[in-house]
Amino acid sequence: MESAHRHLEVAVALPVHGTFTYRLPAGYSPDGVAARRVLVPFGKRRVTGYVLGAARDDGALEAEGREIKEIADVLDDGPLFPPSMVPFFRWISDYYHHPVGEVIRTALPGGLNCYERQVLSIDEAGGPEGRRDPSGLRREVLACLRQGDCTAPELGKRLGRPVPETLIRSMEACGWIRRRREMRGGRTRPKTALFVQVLLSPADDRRPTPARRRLWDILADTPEAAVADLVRVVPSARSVLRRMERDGLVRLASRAVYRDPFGETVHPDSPPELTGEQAAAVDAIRSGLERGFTRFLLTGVTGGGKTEIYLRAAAIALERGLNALVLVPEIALISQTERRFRARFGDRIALLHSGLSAGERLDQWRRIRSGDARIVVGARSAVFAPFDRVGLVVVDEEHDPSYKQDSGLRYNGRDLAVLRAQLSQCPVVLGTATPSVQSLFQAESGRYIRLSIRRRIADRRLPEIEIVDLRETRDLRGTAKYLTPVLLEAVSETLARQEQALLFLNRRGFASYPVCSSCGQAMRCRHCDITLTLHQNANAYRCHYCGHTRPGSSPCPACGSTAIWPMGLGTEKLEEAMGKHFPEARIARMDRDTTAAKGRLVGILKALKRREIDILVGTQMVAKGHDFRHVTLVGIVCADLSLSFPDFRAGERTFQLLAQVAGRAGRGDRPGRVVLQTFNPEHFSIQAAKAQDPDAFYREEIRHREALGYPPFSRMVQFRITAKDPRKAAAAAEELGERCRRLLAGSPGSPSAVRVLGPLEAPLARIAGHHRWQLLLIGRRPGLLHRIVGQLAAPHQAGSDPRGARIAVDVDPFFMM
DNA sequence: AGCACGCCGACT
DNA sequence: GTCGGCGTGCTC
Repeated sequence: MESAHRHLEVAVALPVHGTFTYRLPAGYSPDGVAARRVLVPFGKRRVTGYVLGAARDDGALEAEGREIKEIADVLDDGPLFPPSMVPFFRWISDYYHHPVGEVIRTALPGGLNCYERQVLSIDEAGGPEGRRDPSGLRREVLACLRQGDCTAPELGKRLGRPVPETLIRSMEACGWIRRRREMRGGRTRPKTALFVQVLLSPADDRRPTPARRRLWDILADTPEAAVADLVRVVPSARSVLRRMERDGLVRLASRAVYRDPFGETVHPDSPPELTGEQAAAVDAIRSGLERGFTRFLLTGVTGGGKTEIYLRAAAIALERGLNALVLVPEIALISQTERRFRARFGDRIALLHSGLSAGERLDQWRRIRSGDARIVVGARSAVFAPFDRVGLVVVDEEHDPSYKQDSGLRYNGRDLAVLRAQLSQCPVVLGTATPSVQSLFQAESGRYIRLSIRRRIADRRLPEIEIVDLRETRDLRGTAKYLTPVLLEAVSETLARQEQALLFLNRRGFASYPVCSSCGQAMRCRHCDITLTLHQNANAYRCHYCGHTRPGSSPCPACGSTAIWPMGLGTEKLEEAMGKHFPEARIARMDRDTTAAKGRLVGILKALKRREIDILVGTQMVAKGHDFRHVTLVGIVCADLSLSFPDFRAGERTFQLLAQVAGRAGRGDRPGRVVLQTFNPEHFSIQAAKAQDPDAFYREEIRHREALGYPPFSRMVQFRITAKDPRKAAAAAEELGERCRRLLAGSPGSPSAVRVLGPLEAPLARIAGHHRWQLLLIGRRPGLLHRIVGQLAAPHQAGSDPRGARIAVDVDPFFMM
């Protein structure tokens, strides 16, 4: 029985379902290796694995007569995450039908994974290169290897065609080439810096040169300093200090330091007095902290002071010796929330988001792991922060679609945040001005406690929203369709008052629908089923899905004419048109094109704050959380763009986007005005946005959802089938659909409980040369739905055949296109 | 993911 | 007849 304790459950970092049992080598204690990476023999090679804990099926494998292999190496000195997170990872793996090793790999900071690769080289001992002259491909392989060792795939790339494994093996057998295994990766290391430690005093210095004197001055009040900092004052510090070390005056030592992801410093703030509503919300969360797992939906008008509530709640959790997890949408990080938390909590904050380099990310991870950081502020992946004792989870802007990851492990950060709170038995606060239908439904049914903020700070009034019916100008030509008299008048009044205007248009580029003037064909992407967008600044047509680019001077592919009409309005054209109407105004644009370079987004926001911009034109980027004090006019140029999406959440997303954009107006002490232009003035999403009333939107929307059996009255799972060959995609989709229907027919009770839609060609039938099909499963009982999905997905988990079709599972899908 | 095994067409 | 292509299945 003694050996059974030394059997460990290991998840390998490969797309393989299930976990494996390995034996711990002598010299390690089973408890000591939990949550560390190990190198394990797996099939013919060795791979990275994660130790989940003691093996659960003790003895069963041996009873089967299976060999249990020994762990080859333990790769970490300490745990990468608290072992208490293992159930969290397992749950995610089950729910999203994703291998647990891949789940952990997704959770960990990148750059930690090792893998083994096989390097080929010429076998020098193999004698003369064949009595029979090597022919064809063999000769090419030898010539290539003579230039340097490489792996088989690299060899194929260099020769322009794949080199078959069998050929390599036969050449190996002939003694021409040799194969060796090499470990690669896992190279992101903690950063170290040189520190100087004062041992003696200036009086002991026998050679007080000028440089030394200055160093002594600096070191007078710090017993220890970073050499890099000293070099900035005394350029020769490095060599001078070395000599001082030889004289026994100081000691130089290398120490681990953290790379600093915080751009500028933030000055500490002091907590403001809470309004009555804020205090009530904080009290409710405090009592939640005593009760354990409690879910709060904090809804409140923009400018109502939700962030202050998060700050107070986090402070309470910290006082109790617990940690806090704060999730924010990706874009908001560079703005309010992160700065506010840093101002209040200083270096007890760690930051996790996509803007960090691999090294910075690893350092933040280590700070969380070590307990240096007690609060994590970050985007969706921060839900995996390696905290042991989570006392509070916050999801700001919980409705934001960026919480859903749409590749690899397709998880929803908001949902996992709630799960993490449940597993940690702590409160979770979902905050937003425009709650998701799902969260309001949970609040209605009593699972979430609703906390409402109805009044803005200092009783600032909500902006007035005026609807402009675009049908009245639809027959006008060009931009006149959208630059209505009401909008232009409003902008001109705003400029006259020296205030700022924000124009929102959810489409970037110059012309989104370039049409040939002689044959009437639209310019389409060669690889996708959508029209190209003309980007005038870049003088190029671009595909917004695959990135394909054509010169702006390209002729019509159908008839060769060079006269292309730039139809369709994008932010670039809007910016230009506004420039013509208001030649004196300073106009800027904020979209993915103008903010691609690092720092540009912050630059635009700062310019706006300093009032160096009069009119800002932008996409939904402008909707998110920024506080523009002098913006008193928001123009929503065309509210309908997101309404026509083939997605049951189109209405919800439209309402949220419009209400969020509208909330940008009048955040200072002047009242705001919003001009909302639409072709569907009567639509309830538009009407609810005008009224700034999420509950009114909800009441209408929930009726539709119930009638159609859509979430939250059911759960959805989408299978996405893609292949380069359109027939393969179709065939794989049909086959999957068949299997699905057979499975349902064969399991009692399920045919009626699970609806199958499709397989159908996706609304975007082709992206980047891949043909796309989808199969949608809708079930009222999550358990049953997931059992079916599990059976359906299992054979496809190990698989992306580049020639065949690929099947991806998306649980609770967000993007239905 | 890789690497084995196993089954069908074009060559020494 | 074998060499060499790629579909299926397994890895403690």
